Amino acid sequence: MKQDTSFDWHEPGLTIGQVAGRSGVSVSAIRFYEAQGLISSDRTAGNQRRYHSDVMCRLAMIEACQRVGLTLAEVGRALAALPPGQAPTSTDWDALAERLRTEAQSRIDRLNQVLRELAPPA
Amino acid sequence: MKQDTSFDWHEPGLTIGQVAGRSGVSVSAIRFYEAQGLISSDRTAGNQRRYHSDVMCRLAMIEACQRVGLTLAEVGRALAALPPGQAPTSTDWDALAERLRTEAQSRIDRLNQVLRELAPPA
DNA sequence: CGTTGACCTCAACAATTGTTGAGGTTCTAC
DNA sequence: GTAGAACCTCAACAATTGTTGAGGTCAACG
Repeated sequence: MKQDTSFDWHEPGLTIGQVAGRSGVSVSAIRFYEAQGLISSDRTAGNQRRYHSDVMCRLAMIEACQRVGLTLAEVGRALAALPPGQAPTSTDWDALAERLRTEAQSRIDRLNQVLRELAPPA
Repeated sequence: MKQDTSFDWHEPGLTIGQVAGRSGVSVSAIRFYEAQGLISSDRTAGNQRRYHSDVMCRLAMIEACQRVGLTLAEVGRALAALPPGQAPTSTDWDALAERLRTEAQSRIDRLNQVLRELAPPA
């Protein structure tokens, strides 16, 4: 029987409040991101969310991406490249990071180009 | 549909439609930016807007800044450093460009830092 | 002049990115 | 076994960044 690489039943998972406390992202924003499909959670028997620790990476990335002008929809499309439901591997993260770095750099390059072309009228 | 490039730079005055056509920014967006104080115009006796050519630089900058995550309010504060009502000098533009470059770069640095710290959940 | 397209103002709507509150449930600690 | 904190859903509101439309004006060509 192949040992599937997921899920430790001994690990209770982080509550939404714990995630908010650790990440600095508000509870309402976390729920919103989840509704938009940027992050996901398991539910307890009582319907409460329980997060795995990769959510912390995702939240940090979401914030940083927003700061460089990506919309949540764009971040969502990028994150969709990550394997759903499973803990992303180092390789997964690296590929994603590379894409985001490239996108952000192209935006700043464009800004620099515009600023270089700036000249007083006449 | 009249005056092509008339020689008269004594009363320059681009119409809002001409500015939109040349810049690719919509008429409604131009009016909106003006209402927010990012750009300004003279008015004809009949209350129509007439723009000086520095508006083209401002519009290009606004778009590029937005792409790297600055809000209109932030762009507006930056532009406020430019002399109001007068054609900005080369020095004015340079100082502004430097500030915006610095801000944008700090954002991309932050993103890169986050991406570097990204790791699969242990 | 008169027509016509570009312009004006103002208000309503819309997408994005959340926050706040009401009303109800779950979890934990005593 | 119960009090209270933390959680749940859903809806309403809010700021930002515009677009669209109604109703009216301006200007240039013929």
